[in-house]
Amino acid sequence: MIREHSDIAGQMLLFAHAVEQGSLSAAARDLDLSPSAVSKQIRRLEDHLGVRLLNRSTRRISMTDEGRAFYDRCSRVASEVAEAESMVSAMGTRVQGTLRVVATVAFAKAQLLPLIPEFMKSYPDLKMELELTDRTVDFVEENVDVAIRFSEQLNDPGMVVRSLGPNRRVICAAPSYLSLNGVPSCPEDLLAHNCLRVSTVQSWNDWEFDCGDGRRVLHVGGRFEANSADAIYHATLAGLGIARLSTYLVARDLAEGRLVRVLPEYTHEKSELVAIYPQRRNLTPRVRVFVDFLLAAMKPVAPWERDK
Amino acid sequence: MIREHSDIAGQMLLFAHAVEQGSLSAAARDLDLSPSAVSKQIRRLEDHLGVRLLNRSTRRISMTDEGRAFYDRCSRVASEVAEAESMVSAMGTRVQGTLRVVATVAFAKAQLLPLIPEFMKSYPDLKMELELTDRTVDFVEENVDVAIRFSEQLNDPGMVVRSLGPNRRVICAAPSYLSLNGVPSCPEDLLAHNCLRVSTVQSWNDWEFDCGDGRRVLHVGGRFEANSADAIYHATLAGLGIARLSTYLVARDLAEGRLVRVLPEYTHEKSELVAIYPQRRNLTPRVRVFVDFLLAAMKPVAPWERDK
DNA sequence: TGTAATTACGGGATACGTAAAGATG
DNA sequence: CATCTTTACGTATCCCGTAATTACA
Repeated sequence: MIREHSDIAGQMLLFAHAVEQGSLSAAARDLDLSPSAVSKQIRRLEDHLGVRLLNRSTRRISMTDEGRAFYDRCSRVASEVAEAESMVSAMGTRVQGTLRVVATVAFAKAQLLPLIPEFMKSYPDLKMELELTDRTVDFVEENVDVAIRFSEQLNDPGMVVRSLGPNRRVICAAPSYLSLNGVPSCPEDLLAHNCLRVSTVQSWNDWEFDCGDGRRVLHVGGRFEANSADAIYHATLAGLGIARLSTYLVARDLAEGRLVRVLPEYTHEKSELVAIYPQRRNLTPRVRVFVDFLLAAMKPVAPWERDK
Repeated sequence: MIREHSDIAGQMLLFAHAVEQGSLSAAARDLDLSPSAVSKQIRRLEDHLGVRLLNRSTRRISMTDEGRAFYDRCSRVASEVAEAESMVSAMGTRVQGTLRVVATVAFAKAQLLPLIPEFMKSYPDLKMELELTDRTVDFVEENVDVAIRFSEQLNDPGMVVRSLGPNRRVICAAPSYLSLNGVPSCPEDLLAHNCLRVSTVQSWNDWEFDCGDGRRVLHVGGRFEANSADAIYHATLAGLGIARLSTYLVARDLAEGRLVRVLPEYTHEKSELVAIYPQRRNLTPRVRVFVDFLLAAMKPVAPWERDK
């Protein structure tokens, strides 16, 4: 394949530069090129246009009429190029634009949203779009900057994963439910109960138990299903059934008796809350500062893990 | 010397193209490049700016916020580049702009000016600046397109020389002058006469004679000098002295007795009237059409050589 | 399965620099 | 004489294309 990339734009900038310097040699010095290179580029430009742009003597150059008209355009283009460059470069260093965050509903309501006002106050030029959903999202499709997920949801390579803290899951129910339906005494008892299911992440319905003789996985089910852990949480509070919920959600409810742990002798599962964002060479500052802010808020100990 | 010509302008155009095509591959096809080349160019651009412009999946691309802002500028630049290109290209094919012509005063008045109206009518978009002077001019210094000179004034290489016709020079004076001062009968007699000198071209004051025994050059002088042959012509008509003048100027005056030839038996000198213009790779159409017009008006026989 | 983006790799054309010539103030 | 533009020439550079990989629809 023959290369003949006219490169007209670059030549226009070079031409403008030469005109402004008033000399090909001066332009060459200014641009770290040889005079010969500048001369040839401008010649190529002239040949491409079929128009002579400069009158040369061996001592000076002067523009032809066409050169003058062309120079006006070139100088406009040059300044617009420079402007575009500096504007975008600035965007790459300043915290501005729109930060798109996806978080699980329950986590956002319980932990994230209370932090947002302070964050927003720190970056007055930043806008934020928060999408609350428990399903997995496509970063490029939805142009997402950061997602807050559970570690077990991770499958995508090329992502940076930062831990926000451990997430323990406990099985619990409202006292009202338990008094009506009885208290399970072993994992298998759960099969006879109304276990509340999350529809968005199927693996969340596989409850794992550490029995003395090994690990047991129970695929639970029942007569109620919702598309967010948050909905399940509220359903549980309402006495609808037994659910496996994260401690960051239910710690206080357990402490204050609104919920009761079920099968506490079986070690609860652990996962991790993480912020994930694409591994890319040019990370926007807004992502960086947001993640930094999140980490600072969660470290050294996540809020729901404190005061134990 | 290290090359690192950022070539940002070209990359901006490429980026805009890719965005408009909605795909790097499509842009590559459109521009006769490989997808890999496009991918790499845009990557270089991003690295240079320190900003990610496109989110890529393997199937599609979408702009980041920064990309969108940058694209707006890029597309503006792209259209301005294209506009500048087509504008100047058009200038290079259409007859327009300003044609700068230098001619000798006498020739312009006697031969050139009568032709100009017709020429100007043929090219309504053309402007013309005519400078009348007998001195030699610097083409680049004064941005001259075409000069009309005598062949003996030529010294510059890199010029195209087109003959407009022969120029015979004859020595003549007004009858009034001759009756007062006598008629020279041999070249040396001129030394005692008031020979009118042109100050602009010194060689014009070297009058040459073909005597039977060879060529004789006479450096004439007198008490009057002017900076154009035209002024000398009018001085001669007024009976001020003896001058060497071109036939295109004096043919009618000789025929009608207002002037009389002096020393007619000595062969007059011949030179040539020529149009000269710079030899350059991209000649403007206005120069081409003007010279063509001149040649057509002078050929096959110059007006002052007709009807003999 | 077909297409899109990316990467590695190797080669070749391009566009540079060097050097010399011609020119000008 | 210093400096400017241009040309010729050789070459290193850079950039492209090919091909393979991964990913997505």
